[in-house]
Amino acid sequence: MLRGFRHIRGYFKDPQQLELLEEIRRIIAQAPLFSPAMPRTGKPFSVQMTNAGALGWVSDISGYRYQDRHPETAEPWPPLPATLRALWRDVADWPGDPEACLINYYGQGTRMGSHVDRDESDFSAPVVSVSLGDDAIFHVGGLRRSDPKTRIVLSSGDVAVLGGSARKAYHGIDRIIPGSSDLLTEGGRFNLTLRRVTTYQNPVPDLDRTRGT
DNA sequence: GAGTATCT
DNA sequence: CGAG
Repeated sequence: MLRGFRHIRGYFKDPQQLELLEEIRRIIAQAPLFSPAMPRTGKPFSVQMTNAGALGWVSDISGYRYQDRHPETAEPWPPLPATLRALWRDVADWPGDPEACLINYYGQGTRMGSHVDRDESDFSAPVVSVSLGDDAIFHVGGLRRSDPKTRIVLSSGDVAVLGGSARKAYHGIDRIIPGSSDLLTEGGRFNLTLRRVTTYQNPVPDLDRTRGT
């Protein structure tokens, strides 16, 4: 595994997990889960997804991309919850704000093949992930798909950060462990990933302040 | 700029 | 589960 990967067990305690879950329910009520499909083949993903924030990641037969509207309702994505902005400020170690929160729902038997998050323009910002619900077997490898992988269990309330060289590492979800959490009445797992999509310009130094009269 | 986050 |  590459440097820059960080797993923070139990970052969110039970009450905060319930708050986050309520936020997710509200988001889904506004921006329903949809089934993405593979570019070119149109083969559906097993997970369902939606987004919050200025931009959302979508995939269909014409490709992967970020866009500012839900692909089915054509409505803007709901705002990114304050709790998640606070998480980003706490763990991202990066000056700008996140622009996207991809919400993936993993039902029983669903998975996510090994891939790299590479649809963003700015790779200096990390990807910050939150797990809610059933445990998941997560893998992280290296820059090449064939590089050796490390596997860990991601549990409800855990945060994972893919930063530095791990930002471009292959990763994925092998499987969900049914019944390992009772947070979700319907079972399964939500994963939230916070991303910076566009490049961030460092603020112009405020000479009046830094010069200090 | 597409595209191996699919699948076997 | 790794490889492609």
